[in-house]
Amino acid sequence: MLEITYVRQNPEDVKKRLAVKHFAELHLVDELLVIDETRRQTQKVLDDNLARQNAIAKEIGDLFKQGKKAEAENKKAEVAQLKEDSKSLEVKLADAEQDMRNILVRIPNLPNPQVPEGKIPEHNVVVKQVGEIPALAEGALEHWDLAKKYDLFDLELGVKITGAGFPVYKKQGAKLQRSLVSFFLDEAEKAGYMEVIPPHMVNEASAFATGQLPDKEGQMYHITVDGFYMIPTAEVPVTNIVRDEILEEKNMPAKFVAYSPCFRREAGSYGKDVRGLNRVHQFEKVEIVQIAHPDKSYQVLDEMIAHVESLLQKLELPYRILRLCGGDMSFSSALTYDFEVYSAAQKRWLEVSSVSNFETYQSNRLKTRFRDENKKTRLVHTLNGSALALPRIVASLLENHQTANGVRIPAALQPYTGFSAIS
RNA sequence: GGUGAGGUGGAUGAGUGGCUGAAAUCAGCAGUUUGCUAAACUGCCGUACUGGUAAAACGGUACCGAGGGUUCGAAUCCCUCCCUCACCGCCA
Repeated sequence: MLEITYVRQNPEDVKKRLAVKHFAELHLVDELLVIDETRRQTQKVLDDNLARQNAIAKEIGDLFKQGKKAEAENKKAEVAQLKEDSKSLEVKLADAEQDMRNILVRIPNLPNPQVPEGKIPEHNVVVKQVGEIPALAEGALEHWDLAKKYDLFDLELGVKITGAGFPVYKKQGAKLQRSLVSFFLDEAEKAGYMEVIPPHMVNEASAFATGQLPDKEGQMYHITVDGFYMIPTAEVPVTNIVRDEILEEKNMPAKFVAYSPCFRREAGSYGKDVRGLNRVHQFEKVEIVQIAHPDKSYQVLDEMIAHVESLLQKLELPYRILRLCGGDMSFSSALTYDFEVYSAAQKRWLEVSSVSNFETYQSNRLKTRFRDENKKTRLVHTLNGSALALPRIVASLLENHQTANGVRIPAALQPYTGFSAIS
């Protein structure tokens, strides 16, 4: 959520920046300000009213103690009307607060000034491209055919057990998953991240705090009997570690890394996008999260980008980094970089990571603050990124590194797999 | 699943109707003392909204798991819900 004080003080800036995101309901900003004004006025009147009531209650107490019963009884009548007024004021205030919240959750985060203009993925800016696009030999296979050839994963089997989009990894394919997870975790640990293994289901409060609810409700698997949600990313449980906390500045940035399976309903996807491992309902991901000082969060973002880059380089995959345009970035992000690897047999770029700075948009919901040098509480900045999501890495790894005799495993990964080639 | 206990500030933990936004202790912060460390002593030490201010100071309101109720007045009494812990059963 945006901070209401900022909106109140900078309404034109807010509108200007929301326009970059192609936010269609700019009128909400003005509505918000009107409601905020009502809210504050109502609160003032109500507070005064309650203050008066408190004062009278005190007087009555004193009068009773002095044995002045009749006077005390008189005062009681005076309170009755005040209480009556308070009731309606309380309703009015609660309504205003509810309305304000309802609007705030519909307004996306403000894009950082670096966010490029644009509406569609084609308008994203390629800031960097690294690595050679491999020229594959005649007869090179796409990863789903390689999987068949080497018996690495089985989608049909997953259909029997669960349904479409739940792969069963086998043999060297299974080992590869485990190796990648370990590799990513170890690299993150070297970069100073603290590993956590979070719950794979979260309660409603957690899902709300990171913004999955209400906007992405349909994308999560919902365990209705218990009111839990299967996590769509470790970002949700991990970021909630600091929910309702006030951090010490000396403990920042807090750096977390977590491996978890991710569960996504992916309603409405189809076609070549879902072929093979391109898009599945359950997948493995290592996620990095940082809780940073507002003045340093963009430095932190750069550091996270460098970390993700180093992973892709060690896996010897050609990649490019996109700075997402206003229209393509997520609701709650202020600045997002997507990482794509080239999948040489499919001849297309696949998104494998998304690294974002949310500034205070998440922390405002999370109520995660720190104490600044003046001992005042301020909202922290939250950032997260995949480092990395496995399926498309596997797809690209298989396709790019395939040879006539098998699939070469990059040197950095071999200590984990224990084999140098899939065959 | 059964039974019992309990949810109070960063922690422990007191508090059965007004003197309690909340004792005490510990931790933390500032200072005094001190060759250093330790110890001792003094003061400070919740959050949110809101008024006020250039910013502070300062003021108001709310919050003792959540929501309702009783009362002039609720952490304290009543109701509903949620959660946690312990023991038993079952399971890994």
